[in-house]
Amino acid sequence: MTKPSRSAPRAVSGTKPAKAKPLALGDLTQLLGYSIRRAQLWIFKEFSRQLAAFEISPAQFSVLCVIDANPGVNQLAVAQLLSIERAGLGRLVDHLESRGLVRRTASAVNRRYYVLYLTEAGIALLARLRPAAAESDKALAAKIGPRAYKELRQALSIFVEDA
Amino acid sequence: MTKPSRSAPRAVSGTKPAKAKPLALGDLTQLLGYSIRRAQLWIFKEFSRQLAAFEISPAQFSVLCVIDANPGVNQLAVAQLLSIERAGLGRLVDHLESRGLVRRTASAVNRRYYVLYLTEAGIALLARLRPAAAESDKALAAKIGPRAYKELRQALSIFVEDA
DNA sequence: TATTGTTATACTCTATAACTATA
DNA sequence: TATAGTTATAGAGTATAACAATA
Repeated sequence: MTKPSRSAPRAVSGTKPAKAKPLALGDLTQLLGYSIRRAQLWIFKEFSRQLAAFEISPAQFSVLCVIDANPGVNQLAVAQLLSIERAGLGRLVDHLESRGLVRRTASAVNRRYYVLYLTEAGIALLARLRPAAAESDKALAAKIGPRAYKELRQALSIFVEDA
Repeated sequence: MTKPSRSAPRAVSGTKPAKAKPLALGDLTQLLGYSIRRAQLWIFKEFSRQLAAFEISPAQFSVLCVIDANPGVNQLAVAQLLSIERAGLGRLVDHLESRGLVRRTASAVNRRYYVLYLTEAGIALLARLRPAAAESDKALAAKIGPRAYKELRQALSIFVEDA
């Protein structure tokens, strides 16, 4: 596809966007799924802004949290808990290990297992990430209002509990 | 990184996952942002399941909806309305055009503009997509309950209105 | 000089299958 | 035979910059 050609036929619209022609989202406004999608994009942007200095993605943060809450957990369990493919999680842990945040140890009991711990550096970093993550969630609460925040927390908890 | 080696030192855990050691998400359960992320993943999966027969992604569906609601809209306006990069939207429209769902016409007024319309096939397909999309949103309503559904619709509408 | 759209590139995610080593 | 982890691969989405055509 190249640029619009001179042989343009009977097209009428596309004139001045400055005019009073507000665009409509159509059926999308009726779908909660679309609102949640847009909310999620906003949240990731806000999260990344808050944690930009640490170079930690939302997914990396979630893995650090789970290892912190379950010292000695194995990779597959983390992947299932977070609904991440185990192959993808392996690479994610690779990266965290190369940054010295996570320690991978072979299980003494079952040698198919890796056993994951946070390093001292990982624990220290997570201590700094936590308030930043809480800040980004506060920004979300400010955006939607405290009552809606509480309602949503309760309504959407089922998506993380049946993991 | 290879497999755990024989020289595994003093690792203790990672034994029998069948035992009663429920994994914890840690701080993640406190973050609404994480719940919304998980909810959004669930929704995309459900949407893809409902619309599998049509081979239409959520993003493609959203573009069809916007063109339908705004015949003669130009690409940049669609991109801004949906918060998609214009380069990415160009490829997306390429695909819809190659499937005969969207017609690209050069604007007679401003030749920098493309002017987008649904073709007859596009209109016909969208008529079949709409109930399927509504179905997937109903599945979401069933999952979280009708009251929460209404509350969320209102609380999250701000993310689509200030587009 | 600014704007619409395209192209190219790169990077991240995701999904899948095949492979190993262990059980 | 099944499981934990890795590797390789391909596809989608995203972000960026550079470019042509037009205003």
